[in-house]
Amino acid sequence: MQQNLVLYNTITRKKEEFKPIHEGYAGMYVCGPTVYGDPHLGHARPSITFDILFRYLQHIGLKVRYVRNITDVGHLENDADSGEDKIAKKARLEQIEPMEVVQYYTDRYHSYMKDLNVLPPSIEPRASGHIIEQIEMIKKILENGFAYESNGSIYFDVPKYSKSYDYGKLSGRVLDDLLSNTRVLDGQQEKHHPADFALWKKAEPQHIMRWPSPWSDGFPGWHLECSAMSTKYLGEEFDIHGGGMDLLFPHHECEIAQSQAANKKEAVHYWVHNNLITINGQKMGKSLGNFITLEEFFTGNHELLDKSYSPMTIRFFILQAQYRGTLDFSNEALQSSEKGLQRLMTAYSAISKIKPDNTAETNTSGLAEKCYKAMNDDLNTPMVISVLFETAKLINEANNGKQRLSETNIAEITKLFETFAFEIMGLKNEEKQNDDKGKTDELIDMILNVRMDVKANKDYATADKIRDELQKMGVVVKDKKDGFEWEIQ
RNA sequence: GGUCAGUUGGCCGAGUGGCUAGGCUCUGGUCUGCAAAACCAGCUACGGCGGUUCGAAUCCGCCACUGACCUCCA
Repeated sequence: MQQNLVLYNTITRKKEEFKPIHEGYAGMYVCGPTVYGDPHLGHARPSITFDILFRYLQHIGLKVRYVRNITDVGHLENDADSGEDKIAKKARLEQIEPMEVVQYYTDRYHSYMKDLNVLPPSIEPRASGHIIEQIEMIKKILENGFAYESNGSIYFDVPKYSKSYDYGKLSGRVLDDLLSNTRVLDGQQEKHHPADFALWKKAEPQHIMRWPSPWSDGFPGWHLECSAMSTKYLGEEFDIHGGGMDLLFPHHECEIAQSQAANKKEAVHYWVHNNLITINGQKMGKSLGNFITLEEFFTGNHELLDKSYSPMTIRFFILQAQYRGTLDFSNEALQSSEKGLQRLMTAYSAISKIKPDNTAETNTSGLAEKCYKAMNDDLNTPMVISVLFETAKLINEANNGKQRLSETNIAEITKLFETFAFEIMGLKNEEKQNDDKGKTDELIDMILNVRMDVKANKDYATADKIRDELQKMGVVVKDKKDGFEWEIQ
């Protein structure tokens, strides 16, 4: 099936049809987490956004190599290059090895991603495992004359690069403006120009994360890992580079410059950036301290949360907004998502109850077309969801006798849910069950059967008591015409 | 200050120049011993002012406001 996917390319500021470099294949690199803290709602957005892209590219028949890095070195804590490595600082505070911190948070990140039904990437490289590649890249940049050594550190020569290439083309920045707007930072005297950035930084004696290099014992600059690892696993030119909008400058701008300076090629064909999640209209971010971790969402253990929210609620909430728009967090919005998702899932399970009527002339084939059209238009998941709701309505109407659906209709509807809700959008039915489920089911059924007998004798006091007690244990009873249904909340 | 987004009904969020996305809330109803759940129905919004057009939320201009980036951040 041929689908023409159109993606918004940040660098051209236009929607462009996606044409892979190698027909039938797609290479995608996405900036992953810096593992020095628990992932928060903001981290869930790019993970889910690019999970959708990953899933969709595969769905339309491409073989995808998806690389998402783990940043475990190189991000400096404070004022640019003189700052201390974030992970080193955290490690010192907690009196453990830096790699222990990295391992701990990496494991937790993986666990939360799994909860969110985010597929693991094809390759998940760590910066610390690619020091050699980064040193080699620095050498190439030095050879090509776009970097210089200063007191054991290597800096990228932005003014020189600007003479041959357009530094700032991704973020729309002009070098002269950068000059006038750059803060005076410690260690700035090592640089020839304020806009220059570190490729390799000599370690101060107190730094515990350090590696040998031709220039000094130190650590790689903050932007280099992505350039080095994307080149290694996807080649000097590849299809898609993704990440959050806040990485546009300086991170991605620097990546472009580094790759260009090292390989003399424009590395990335499509730049895709997800927008941020806001809280009270403001960015949810670490520096602002206004973030809520995924664990807090899942447990409800945060003062701003009215209740806990399941992973699928979070996923659905994120998918209800197009990835390039901001998305404002609120309890109301999340509860709305929770109910909406439940409604879709209820409708999906009600498909099996429809009695087929093969004289029906309802047209359901257009629904999938609408979904494909929406997905092809820069991953318009809110539109896909609205089609699913439309379908849910159809299902319910069929079960209420207001609509007739043929076997073909039912097959198409079933496939629609399976393809778009589950396969592409990665939603799943969250059933709270455990290993003893079978026994629990039997017990609850037994109790409720007793309640039916009591009700038949019009002993409503006892019937209500049973229902109330079950309710307290989290079992919601729903009386039906000829019996009952229940679910565990 | 520079760069870039955005401003849609009570809330969240799509959107094509003309055919009222969708969800949640709310109200009414079906069902029910009652209730809950489920389902059905109703609720016609597009920041302000101009302009283009037979017609604009959708195109253009101006203004106002909000946010992001310019320092680590998804």
